Amino acid sequence: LQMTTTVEFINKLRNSGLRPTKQRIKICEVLFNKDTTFHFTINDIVKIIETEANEKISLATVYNTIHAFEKKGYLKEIPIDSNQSYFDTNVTDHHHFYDISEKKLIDLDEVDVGPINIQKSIPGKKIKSVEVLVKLDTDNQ
Amino acid sequence: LQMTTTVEFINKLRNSGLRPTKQRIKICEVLFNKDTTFHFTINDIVKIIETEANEKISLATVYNTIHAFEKKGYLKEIPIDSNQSYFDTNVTDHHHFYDISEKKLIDLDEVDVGPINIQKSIPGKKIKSVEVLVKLDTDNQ
DNA sequence: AAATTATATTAAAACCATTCTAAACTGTTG
DNA sequence: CAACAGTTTAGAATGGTTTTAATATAATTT
Repeated sequence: LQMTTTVEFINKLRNSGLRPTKQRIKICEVLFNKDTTFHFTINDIVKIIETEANEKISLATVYNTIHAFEKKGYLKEIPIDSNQSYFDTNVTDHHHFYDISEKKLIDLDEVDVGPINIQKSIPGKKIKSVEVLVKLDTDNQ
Repeated sequence: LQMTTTVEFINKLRNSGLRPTKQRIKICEVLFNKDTTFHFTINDIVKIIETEANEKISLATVYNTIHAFEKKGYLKEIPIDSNQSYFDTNVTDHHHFYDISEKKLIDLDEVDVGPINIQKSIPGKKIKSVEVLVKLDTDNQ
């Protein structure tokens, strides 16, 4: 069970050039005080803070903070063609299932996909990431 | 130079259970009367019709038609984390490079990626699509 | 510790892609 | 041609995201 103290979050924020405000520390606790990584939307975070912690937080603050964390590399946005943005606390290279009907993301280990070797290259460009999105549909058979 | 006559579009539409209206034929001409496939947004199509053809078309009609074509398998939506939907007239199984700095999509043949076998399955769900997104960065070496 | 400055939070408004609505219109069929 | 079902349309509604500008808070200076 990974436990990070408030002091550690404060230091990490400060070292990243982000002022350790009450709201940012709260978001850190929601995002990083877990032993598993997970996927979320902005609204998920607002709900968790307002219901579980019973605290009020502005939607704009959550947007600002999540984007700041993404910029610093503490979060990743997951590309799905959906009307809302999905984020992942797992910032390592990995893949995803996307359940279309339930609108839910499921992690897909690199082992379950196998190695992918891109045989084409673009001059002057280097590969930054290779991500597989497997879309799932209800099996009506 | 691939040329498809209006009559052929009318037949294709009718065979797909879509009435060949003036608007749908126009959209067909914009999308499929080319010898190369391409990527586009809804707004791109509206602009092409209104500027190049100098005709008026309702935004809702373009949405309806593009979605109808997608449902019939004549178009594909491309998953990128963006605030708007990107579509592709290349409906064969293929993948994409995404040039981060230039915000541009480049086709990637299935041959250049190789076969991908997903070793994991979710009960009651079937795989609808497997898409690879390769993000490119400027090579500063 | 107070004053000052820079940065962050907030509610509300604005924004913008997309979807919905309901009335007018058009293609199809008998 | 009449009747029907499907389509287009402008404008309104929706919903996620961003902006605004006033207030609040953290950091820095005195």
